[in-house]
Amino acid sequence: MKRLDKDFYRQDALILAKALLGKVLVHETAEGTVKGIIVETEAYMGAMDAGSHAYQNRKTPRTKTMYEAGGISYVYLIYGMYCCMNVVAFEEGEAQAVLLRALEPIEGIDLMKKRRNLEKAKNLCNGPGKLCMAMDITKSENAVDLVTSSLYIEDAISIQKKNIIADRRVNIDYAGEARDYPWRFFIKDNPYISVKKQT
DNA sequence: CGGCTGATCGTG
DNA sequence: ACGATCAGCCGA
Repeated sequence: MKRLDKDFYRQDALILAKALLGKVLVHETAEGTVKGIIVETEAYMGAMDAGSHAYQNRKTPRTKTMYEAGGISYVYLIYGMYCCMNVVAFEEGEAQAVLLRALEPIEGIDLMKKRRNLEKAKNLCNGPGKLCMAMDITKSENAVDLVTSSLYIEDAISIQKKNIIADRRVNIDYAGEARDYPWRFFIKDNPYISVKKQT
């Protein structure tokens, strides 16, 4: 399968978040290659989004990568011990990104189990921190180019609109009315998503 | 099953 | 201080 190209990433994060569902995240490492189908995402819309690290155009060393042109990763440390991976969207200067929240593991599952110290396939990648552990995505994968590096996304199926559920994003209670925006997307009836229902 | 909590540290 | 989280523990 072919890698997604630059043009695919340079669209609005709300479009990209839905378009990424069904595509395959790949990380080639010395230990082996792991792959998972993207089944759950969240869009973060930059300056106008109170849930985003880039709210009100906040520019810091950490958020710098989000302002780059679409097609690179934005990986950051959360709660002092976990990593989350985003795909930077749209054009340079906009700080839009798509958080990858859950994968359906399809290759390198034994390696994922080893990294997660866990047997159950359903729980290997059903959360943003979990999928980073299983895929060995750390801060050294921050700002890497998804078109040229060993961390990338393969083209695959597109999910039909009727099979995409939109819901509130997870754990952004501080974000005022943005807390309720339906900017979390997941594949209907897929058993590998992180949270079944909000509200 | 659902709710609560401690872990742990870079960021601002 | 606190968080775009997780695992383990508790009680039902």
